[in-house]
Amino acid sequence: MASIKDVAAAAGVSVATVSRVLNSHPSVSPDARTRVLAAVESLGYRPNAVARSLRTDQTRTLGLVISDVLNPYFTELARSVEEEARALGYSVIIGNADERPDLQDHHVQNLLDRRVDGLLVSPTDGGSPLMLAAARAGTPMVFVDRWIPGVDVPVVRSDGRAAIRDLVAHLHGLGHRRLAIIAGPAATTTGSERVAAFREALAPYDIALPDAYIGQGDFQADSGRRVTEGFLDLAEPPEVVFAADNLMALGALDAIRARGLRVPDDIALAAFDDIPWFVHTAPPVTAIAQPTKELGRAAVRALIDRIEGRTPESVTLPAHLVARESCGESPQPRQSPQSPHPLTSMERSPR
Amino acid sequence: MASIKDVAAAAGVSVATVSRVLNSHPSVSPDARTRVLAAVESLGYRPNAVARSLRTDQTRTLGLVISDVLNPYFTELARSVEEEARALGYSVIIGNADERPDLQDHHVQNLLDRRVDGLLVSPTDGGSPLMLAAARAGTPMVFVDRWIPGVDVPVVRSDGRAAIRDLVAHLHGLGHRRLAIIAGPAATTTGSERVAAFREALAPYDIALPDAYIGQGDFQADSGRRVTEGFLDLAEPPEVVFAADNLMALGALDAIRARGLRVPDDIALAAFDDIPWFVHTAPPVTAIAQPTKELGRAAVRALIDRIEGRTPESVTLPAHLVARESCGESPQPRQSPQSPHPLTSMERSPR
DNA sequence: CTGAAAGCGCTTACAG
DNA sequence: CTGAAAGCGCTTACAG
Repeated sequence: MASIKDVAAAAGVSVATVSRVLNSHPSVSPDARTRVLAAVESLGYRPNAVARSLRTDQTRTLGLVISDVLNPYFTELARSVEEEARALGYSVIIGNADERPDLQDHHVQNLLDRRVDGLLVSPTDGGSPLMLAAARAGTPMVFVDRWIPGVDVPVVRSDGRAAIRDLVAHLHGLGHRRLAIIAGPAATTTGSERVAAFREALAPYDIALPDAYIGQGDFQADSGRRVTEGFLDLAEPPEVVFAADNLMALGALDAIRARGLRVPDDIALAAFDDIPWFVHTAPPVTAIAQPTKELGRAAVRALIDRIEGRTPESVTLPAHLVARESCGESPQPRQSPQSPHPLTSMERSPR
Repeated sequence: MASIKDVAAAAGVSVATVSRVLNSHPSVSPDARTRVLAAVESLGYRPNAVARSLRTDQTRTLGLVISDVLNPYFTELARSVEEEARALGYSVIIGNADERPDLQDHHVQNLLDRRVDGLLVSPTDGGSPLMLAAARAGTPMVFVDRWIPGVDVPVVRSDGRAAIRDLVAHLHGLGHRRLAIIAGPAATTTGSERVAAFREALAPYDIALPDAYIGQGDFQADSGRRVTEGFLDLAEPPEVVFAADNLMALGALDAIRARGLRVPDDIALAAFDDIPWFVHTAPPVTAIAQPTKELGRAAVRALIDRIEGRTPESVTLPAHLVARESCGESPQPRQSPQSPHPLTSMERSPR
């Protein structure tokens, strides 16, 4: 593979001059520029990004550690992140934690070793020492979706509280009184917050959330399956199951179907995170939609602000309820399939 | 951030010795090793992967260029690739082409500039000059899922021919005679092969595949929507639509639902690529399942073989039909939700 | 077993 | 405008 030396030799200039034309440094004679460009062309030369990174101490790369690639929500987030990063001149390397703290740490370490310019992470737990150390050491970092309390890092996320209130009102209006939740890990913010918000939303209706109706999941499908089976085995099973993410909702559907039961007649189902397939399930699933694309964009902008020395603020965008048929009688006209994910307006809150 | 020099100073040895203990070189005295390890520990030192890569001319990184991250098939493939690569000591950087040749080239170039040790690609078109040049220049490369004819690069893919024959038999058995296909881009192998296999499978039944029943899609949801609308507008619409991937099947469902029609009564639907949601759609979708995990694993092994100087063979694994209810009366007992993706035995064919 | 030195491919003050 | 030189953080023959 041709190096800068080869180009310099072919163009009859020094490597310094080659480097200057490659970096559009102004002081290069038109003649030299022309000859360098010709040499670059004929040799098919491409600067070695590894060498450049070593020298400039920047990789123009962002690390993104997501909780689970198989979760369409994170997949959409990752796509949005890459898109925005590319537009701003950065590449992104994705690490999939698969909801495992050890795998998360593996990727954080790997990304740090590769000297990414900054880290976007949606933590799978309450805070690995490694990540805390990185944050303290000044590694540019931004949390997306989930965050770690007490760490001074901007957070870009969606607030589901209002949407969960809307969901509970919807459920109550349909006559449901025994409501259960499949929670994510308590060590994650989204895991504990969604339970808290659910409980708070139930209070005005004088509905309690007994322990038996809080199933401990891990945001993956298997746990949704397992927890739902437990609910169905109860002497008094819940009338509604609210899955704290779409994969656990998938697991719940599996469990319900395996027993030969039907949604919503035998048991109703709602989920956090809306995905295109929810329009086509039997029945269509009532879900809380996040402005995923916007979250990805905002997270990248915040991280790059941080990298480039500015001071980003945290961003919180609202989520909203999309009522379909999985909790009872069709409550609204059929959703247009063209816009299963209507974006809401954006809200910013100071960090 | 501490460098190897800091460690050497702290341990009272030369950087060469530090490097040796870091790379477990045998000739280091126990004493030196102990002191170096202590210094590494206390400084929280981590070798700079960028510098190491520059020096050793290897990054221990694989590039994976997939056609579309939003497609669960590719997402599952990517996960399997990363898993296997990690097990073999490699990292992977994913580039999402979003079915766009220009984006694909952007990522290939980016990955090459970063000096990945090898490239795994599922090409979105018939062959970008860039990729052909890279292959010719000797960049270790392996095609997954889709490939480019005439390029001497191993291919790891699934052969859907037999499964498509099974599908057609299934459809014919249910009484369907007017069969249409939503094809992928003709410039992709999976785009053209699936049409060819479908046509061949129809021949024994004396069923033709008229142009009006071949809709040109691009493997993304919108195109499935558009093509299906076209089919439904026909004077004689097809009785069955076979979508060449799961996203176009999603689009087809959108279009069918938007017209207030029902599957399979008004029109039947089948798809290439099985995904967990197909079990829960209304009705469950008959699909052709690929051994996705195995494909990812085999692709990584082939690429690493190539990188490490061995000579990998192409691998072709069989796909298989999973008949559900979207083409007519339930043809078999309900699938167990525990195993929506049963793996078939593995077949290897010489390259 | 150990260290001094060269060198990977770049960029960038510095001097001219 | 241009080039020689230093240096980024490593690894690895080479000599001892």
